[in-house]
Amino acid sequence: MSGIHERHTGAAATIRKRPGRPRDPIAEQRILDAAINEFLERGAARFTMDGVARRAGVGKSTLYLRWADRDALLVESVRARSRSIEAVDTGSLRGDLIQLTTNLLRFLLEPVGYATFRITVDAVANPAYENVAKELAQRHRHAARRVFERARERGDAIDEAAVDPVVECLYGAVTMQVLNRGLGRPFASDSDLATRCTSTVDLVMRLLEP
Amino acid sequence: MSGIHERHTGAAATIRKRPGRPRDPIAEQRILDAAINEFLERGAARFTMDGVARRAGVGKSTLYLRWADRDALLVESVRARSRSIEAVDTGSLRGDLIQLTTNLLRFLLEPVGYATFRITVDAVANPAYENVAKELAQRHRHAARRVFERARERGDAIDEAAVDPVVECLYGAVTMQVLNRGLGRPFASDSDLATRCTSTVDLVMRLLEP
Amino acid sequence: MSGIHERHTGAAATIRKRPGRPRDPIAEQRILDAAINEFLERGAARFTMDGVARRAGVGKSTLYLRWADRDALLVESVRARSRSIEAVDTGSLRGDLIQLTTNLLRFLLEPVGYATFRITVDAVANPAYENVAKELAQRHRHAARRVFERARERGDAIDEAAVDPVVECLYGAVTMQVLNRGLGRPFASDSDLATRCTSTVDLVMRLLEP
Amino acid sequence: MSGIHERHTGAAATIRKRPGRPRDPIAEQRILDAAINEFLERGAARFTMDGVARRAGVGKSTLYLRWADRDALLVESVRARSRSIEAVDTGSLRGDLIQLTTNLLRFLLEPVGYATFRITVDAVANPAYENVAKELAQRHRHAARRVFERARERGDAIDEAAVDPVVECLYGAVTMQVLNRGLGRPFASDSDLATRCTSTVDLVMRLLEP
DNA sequence: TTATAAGCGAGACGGTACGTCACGTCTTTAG
DNA sequence: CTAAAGACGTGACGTACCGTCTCGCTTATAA
Repeated sequence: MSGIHERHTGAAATIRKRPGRPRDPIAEQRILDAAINEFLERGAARFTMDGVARRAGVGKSTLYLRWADRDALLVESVRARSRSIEAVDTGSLRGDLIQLTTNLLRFLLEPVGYATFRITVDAVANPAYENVAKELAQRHRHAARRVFERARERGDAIDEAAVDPVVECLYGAVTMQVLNRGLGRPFASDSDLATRCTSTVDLVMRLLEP
Repeated sequence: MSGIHERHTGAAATIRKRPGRPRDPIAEQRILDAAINEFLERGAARFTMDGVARRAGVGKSTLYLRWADRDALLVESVRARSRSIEAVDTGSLRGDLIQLTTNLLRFLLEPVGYATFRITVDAVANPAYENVAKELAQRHRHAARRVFERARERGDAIDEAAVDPVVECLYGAVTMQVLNRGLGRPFASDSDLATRCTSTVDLVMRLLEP
Repeated sequence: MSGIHERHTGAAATIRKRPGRPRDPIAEQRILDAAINEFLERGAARFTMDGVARRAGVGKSTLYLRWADRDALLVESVRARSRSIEAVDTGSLRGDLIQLTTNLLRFLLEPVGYATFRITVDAVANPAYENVAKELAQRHRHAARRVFERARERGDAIDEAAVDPVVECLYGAVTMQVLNRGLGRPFASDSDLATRCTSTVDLVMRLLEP
Repeated sequence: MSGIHERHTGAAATIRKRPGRPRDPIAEQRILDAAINEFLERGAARFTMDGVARRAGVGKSTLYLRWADRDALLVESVRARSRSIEAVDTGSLRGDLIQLTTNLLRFLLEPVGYATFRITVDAVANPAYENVAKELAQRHRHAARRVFERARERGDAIDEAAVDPVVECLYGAVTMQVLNRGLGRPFASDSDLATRCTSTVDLVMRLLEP
C-alpha cells in the first residue's frame, strides 16, 4: 500500500508537491471509458487489459500504474458507472419501498447493474472483489435504512423486528426475478416492471404491521 | 453439433449399436471426480483442463471429446455433485419450509453449492450455462411446488396468490444471507443456521394466511 | 515380420484358408488411392493417417493393420505411383543415356517423382525409408548398368573406370538442375528439357573415351 | 507481413527508432544455441518449440515473436551454424576444386550440413524454405565462381562453356555420394574422403580443356 | 539552468492455459 | 478368431493474456 496504486490522494491538504511528471488526469477517464466498453462488449470473462489499453490508446504500464490488476480495473470501471439508486423520497413508506425496489430491479436488468451483482457474487470467493462488494452492500443497506428512518419520523407504526427481514425479502425477491428472467428478456414495459414491484411491496408490507 | 459431445444417449432402446471402441464409462466418472477435486482445491478461476486430465490420468482429447470446453466440464462436474436438496417431508407446511430453507442455505454455504449459484448467475450473461441454470431452477421450483401440494392435500388454508411471491421471498432471503455472509464465515453452528431459517419462515408464513 | 503387416501374400498356391474375418479386398486400393491424394494435395509433411482414413472411409486400425506406421504407408503410396523409368533402348549409348537422363529429369519434376527423391533424402536420417531408398537406388543403378552392358555388346570402346563416376555425374547433374529449378518452374517445353539433357550427356561422354 | 518477424533490420542508418522495449539481442543467440542443440540431440522430427524455449530459458511467445513457426526457427538455427565452406584458395584450379569438393562432402556428412541440404530439397515443395534455399545456393555458386575467376586471373586455359556443367557435375556427384552412403556410414578416414574427391575432380577437369 | 524524478506509449519478456490435431495403441463389435 | 471402427493417452502446436520489464520520450519540481 506504500504509495503504489494510490488513487484517493484526495485531501486538498496534500496539494501534491511530488516531483516528476504528474499523472495525466485525462488518461484516467479515457481508460475507464475504454474499460467499461470492453466490459459491455466482451463481458467480464473476456475483459482483457491489452484490450483496454488498445481502446484507450494507452500503454499497459499506465494501467498497472493505477490499478493493481485486471480485477481492480474491472471492478472500478463497473463501479464508476453504477448510477446511484439510493436517492428515494416519495413521502410515504410504501412509495419509498416501491421506488427503491423498482430502481433496483431496473438497475439489475442493465448490463452494468448486473455486473455489480456478479461482482458481489464473485466476492464471496475472490478477495479482490471484497471491498467493492462491501461498499455496494453498504450503499443498499444505507438506502433502506434512510427509508425506514423517514417513516419513523413521520410517525408510522412499524414492527422494528421485521424491518431487516423484510428488506432482505424485498431485495432477495428482486434478485430472484432477475435470475429467473435473464437480461435477454426484459419486462414488456417500464410500468409492467413497476406493477410487479408494487405488488411485491404491498405483500411484504403486511409483515411490518406491529 | 450433430453427435458431438453427445452425453445423454439416453433411450434404453438404442442399446448402442455404434461400432468402434465405446467410450470408457469409468473414465467419465474419473474425470468428473478429478474435476470436482480440481475445482474444490483450486477454485473456479484456477480450474484447468490440463490439471483435470493429469488428475484423472486421461488425455486432454478425452476431455474435449466429451465436453465442448472448460466451462462445460466445470459446470457438469459441479452439477454432478450438487446433492439433492429437494427431498423434504416433515408432515407440516411449516416444517417443510424450514427444512427446505435450511437445506438451501446449508448447500449454498458449501463450495459446490455456491458454485451452482454462480453458474446460475453467469447464465444470465453466458448462454453456455443456460441449460444447467434452467435445470437447477427447475429442481428448486419443483421442490417448493411439492411442499405446497402436500399442504393442500392436508387441507391447510392457503392464500394461493401469495404462494409464488412467498417462495420468491424465502429463496431470495436465503440468497441475501449468503451474499452478506460469504463462504469464509459460516454460521457458528448448524442449529444457529436452522434458527435463522426458522425465524424467516415464521415471518413470511403470515403472508400465506387467506 | 511374424505375420504382421503381411502384404505380399501373393501366390495363388496359398488359397488362403486362414481363420477369422477375411480382409476387405477393396480396402487396400481405396486406401492407397486416398493416400496418394492426401500426399498430392497436402505434401509429405502434412500427410496424416487420420486424413487418409477419412478419405478412404476406413478406420485407422485398418491402416495400421496393413502398414506399420505413417511412413510405411506414405512410402508405399508414392512407390506404387512411381512409374518405371528404366525401360530404355534406343540402339546407341548416346541415345540411351539421353533417354535415361531425360526420363529421370522429367520424373523428378513431377510431384510423385520428386517425392521419391525426398524419400531417398530423408532415408539418410530416417531408417524407416531405408529399404525403399535402397530399392529406388537399385532400380536406377540397374538401368544404367543395362545401358552400358548393351554398349559393350555392340562393341563400343569404353573406359570402364570412368563409367561409375560418369553415371554419378549425370544423375547428380540432373538432381542439381531440379533443385535449382524447382517444381514450380518447369521447363518451357518438353524438347527444351531434352535439349538440356542432350548437351549434358554430350559433355560427359567425352570422359568415357579410353 | 509488415514488420512482423523482421530480422534483418540491417541498415546502420536506421539506428533503431522503433518505440517500445527493444528485443533482447542476447536472447536471440541463446535461442539459436538452444535450437541447434535441440536439433542435434533430438533430430529434426523431434525438434520442439517447447523444448527450445525451456533450454533457452525463454517464453514461447518470444520464439513466436521472432520466428513465424517451428520450421522457420529450425531452418534459421541450422543456417546460423552452417559453417562457411566457401573460403578456398590453394593457388591452383585443381587444388581449389579438390578443396571445395572435399569441404562440401565433409559438410554434407555432418548433421547440420545435411540438414541444410534437406532444407534445400524441401524448399522445392515448401515456399517457407525458399529464401534460405536461395541463399544457400547463392553461397555455393559464389564460391565456385571465385575459384574460376582466380584461375582466369592466373591465365589458365579454360573452356568457358564447360564451367557451369562441370560445377553442376561436381556438386551433383558429391550429392550422389552422400545419398548412396548415408550419414551413418561416414568415410573410414578424412584422407579417404579427400582421395575420393580428388579422383572425381581429376576426371571432370578434363572437360574444362578447350 | 540544469539535474533529477516520475509519467507515459510502445512493446518485448517469462509464464501458463487454451483448444486443436496427429500419432500409434487399445477395446469393443461385426463378419 | 481376425477385421474394422473409433475412443484413448500422449504430447506438440500456435494463440492469447497475464503482469513485469525496458526503452526513449515528455513534463514536472529541486538544486
